[in-house]
Amino acid sequence: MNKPRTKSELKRNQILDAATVQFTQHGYAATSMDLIAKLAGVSKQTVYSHFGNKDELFITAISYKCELLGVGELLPENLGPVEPTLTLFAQGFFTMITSADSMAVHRTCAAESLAHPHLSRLFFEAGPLFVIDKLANCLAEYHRRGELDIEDCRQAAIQFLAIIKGEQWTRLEFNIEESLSEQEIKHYLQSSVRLFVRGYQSLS
Amino acid sequence: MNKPRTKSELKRNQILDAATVQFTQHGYAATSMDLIAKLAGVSKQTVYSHFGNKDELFITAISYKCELLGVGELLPENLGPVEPTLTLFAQGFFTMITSADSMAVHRTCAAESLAHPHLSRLFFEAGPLFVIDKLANCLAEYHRRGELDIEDCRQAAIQFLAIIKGEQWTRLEFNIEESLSEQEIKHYLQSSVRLFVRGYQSLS
DNA sequence: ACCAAACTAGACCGTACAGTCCATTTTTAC
DNA sequence: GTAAAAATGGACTGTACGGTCTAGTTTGGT
Repeated sequence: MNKPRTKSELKRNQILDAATVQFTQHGYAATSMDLIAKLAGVSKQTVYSHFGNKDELFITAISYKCELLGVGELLPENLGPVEPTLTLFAQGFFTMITSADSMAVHRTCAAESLAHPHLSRLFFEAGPLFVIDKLANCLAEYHRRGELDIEDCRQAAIQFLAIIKGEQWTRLEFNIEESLSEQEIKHYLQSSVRLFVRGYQSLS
Repeated sequence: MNKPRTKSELKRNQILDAATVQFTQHGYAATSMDLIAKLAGVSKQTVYSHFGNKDELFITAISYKCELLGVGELLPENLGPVEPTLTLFAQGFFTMITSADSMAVHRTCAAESLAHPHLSRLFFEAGPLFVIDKLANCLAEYHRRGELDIEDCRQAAIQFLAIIKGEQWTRLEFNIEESLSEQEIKHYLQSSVRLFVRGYQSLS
């Protein structure tokens, strides 16, 4: 959130903050405009003058959050040796997608994907699609170098990312109490990178 | 649904049917008890005498649906050669998890996982966990035969299933208009099985 | 200092919905 | 056939919420 130069903008930001938290935490239906106004320390009318209605506020809030979550620099500019590089990436990616924030937004977008397809598409493009492309490029580079033998890099990227999500992510999605230990996760990620590299290694 | 011997049981089933459809189709919050009663061709009071309140009806309906969706016989008793067998399984599994019904239940359970953790656990166990175990056993058999070299079969099963879900499933989850073509999907599944088999092939 | 724009508190409207009540009718069981 | 159990429908309660309105107050630019 940058530069609230006027008090009005400040309030706008407060509203957006409160809305983002509520919507991602409790979903669309379970979040009331009254509560948002209260939490933002602002009158209800102010909420409505900044954002015309609940839908608009919802879309603005989630879009904003999607931006914030934008996958940062998960892949280095200069790629090192395959396995360690992919392992590092896998760990970063996994940490990101299993973060509380990321899970909350994902959950909300998926839940509202029927009522707000525009929104879920937004998330889909800013998240999955974006990282797929990024990884695909990286894999293409390894292919060029002859370190991996990949026919369809985009497909391979999808496969890689899907494996990394694995079971733990699903556990979080379903809010299952018991999650895997740090140890198990690390082991899983390593094993997964190995599987991927072996599956696509150059036969030469 | 079996043997509605009495008219009362019949009504109960009608209610359950209507509830299941509504809850999976529109989620918990967006489904009203009045509508369920109407669709079931039954008075509201009858709904409440069969199921004490909305929550109870919800849980009963979704549990029932989970049962119905229980992964059937996706894996043959007598395992054939690795790659064709896994390919066939992959196709069956993919078809199942991307079915409208399965998606609807998944969506609803995930959306309600915070408010109804008991329910999402139910789905998680009847679905993902169940099929993971089944596939793990199958992979163990291949390992025993020396056709695959798998250290941790459960992990490998998770990896396999995760890959198969891939991108298309996520597209459906987010209700993205454009989905992959039949052709692309088939190609993806084949490529994925190949990746898996190569990644775990015996080196002997 | 002044004026327009923005904010405030809170009342208010309409609607939707979970859940209850009740007087009447239908179904089931003996 | 009869009495208890279950179902009906529709009225009703209470509540929550999205959204509007109003009358008065604060803020910000000039």
